[in-house]
Amino acid sequence: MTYFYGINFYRKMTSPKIELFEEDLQLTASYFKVLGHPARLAILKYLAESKVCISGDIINELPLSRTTVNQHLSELKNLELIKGTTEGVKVNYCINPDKLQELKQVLSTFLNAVEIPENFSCKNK
Amino acid sequence: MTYFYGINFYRKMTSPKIELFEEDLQLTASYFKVLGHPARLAILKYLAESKVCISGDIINELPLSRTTVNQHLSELKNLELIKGTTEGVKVNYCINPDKLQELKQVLSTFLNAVEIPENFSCKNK
DNA sequence: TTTTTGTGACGTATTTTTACGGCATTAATT
DNA sequence: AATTAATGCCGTAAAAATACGTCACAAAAA
Repeated sequence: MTYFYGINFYRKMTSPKIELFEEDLQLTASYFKVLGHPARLAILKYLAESKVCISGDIINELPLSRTTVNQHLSELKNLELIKGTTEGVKVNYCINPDKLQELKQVLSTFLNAVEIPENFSCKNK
Repeated sequence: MTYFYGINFYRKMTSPKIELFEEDLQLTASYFKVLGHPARLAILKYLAESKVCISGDIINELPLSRTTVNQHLSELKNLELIKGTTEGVKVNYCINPDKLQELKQVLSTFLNAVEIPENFSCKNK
C-alpha cells in the first residue's frame, strides 16, 4: 500500500507542544514523567532504604552502565528529588525529603482532581 | 574536540533494558509514564469532570490535532484507564473507575515505600 | 443516493529518551 | 611520583515518543 506525499508536505512538524498546556499540568506531568522509568524508581527506592549512599553503590544495584545510571541520577537531580554532595572522589547521593514531599503533594492533588464519586456510573456499558 | 571511534565501535547498543528490572517496578513505572504528558492529564481531567463525552469534544479541548489526541487516547486505553464505546459514528470515552483506583493504589504503594521517617536527617549537608 | 461527519489505520518526520564507550580530571592509594 | 578509583562530560546511536496529514470506511444527514 503506497501513499503519495507532495513536496514540502512535511515541514516544521513535531515541534514541542507541551508549552501550550497550563503550567500547572506541565509541572504535574514532569513529576509523573521522571517517575516513569524503573531505573529511576529503583534509585529512589534504594536511596530511601539506605538513607545515604555513594553513587558507586547504586550502579552496582542496577543492570545498567555507569553512564546510563548517571543520566538517570541527573534527571532526578534536575527536579531536585535527590541531592548529591561530593566527598573527596566519591559522591554521596540522598533523597531530598522536602522536594519528595512536594512531589507527593502535586501528584495527589491531580489524582484527587480525577476522583470519581461514589455514585458514578458510566453511561456506556 | 574530536573523538576517534574504531570500526564496529557501536554495535547492538541501546537495546531496551526495562525488562531487566523487577516486574513490580516495570508496572509502576508504566503507570507513572502514562501520566507523564500534559495532554493525557488533560484528557483524564476532562473525562473526570464531564463524566461522559465524545472523542470529538476532547479534541476541541486540546491544542493538538485529532490524530495526536487519538494517540494519547490509545495510550490511556492500552492501560485501560479509559474505555471507549462506539455509538454510531461517534465514540464515547469515559474513565474506568476500577482501573483508576488500581493506578492510585500502585502509585501510593510506591510512594509509601520511599517514605522518609520523621527523624530523617541526611548525612550530607 | 449523495454528501457530510467522525474515526481508525497508516506513513512519516522531528524530538526526546535511553544507553553506552571514551576521555579528562581529581582524589586516594601504593 | 606513579597508579588506581570515582566521577563528570562529550559524542554517538538506537529506540521511543510526539505530532500530524492523508486515506478509507462507516454511519448519519441532506
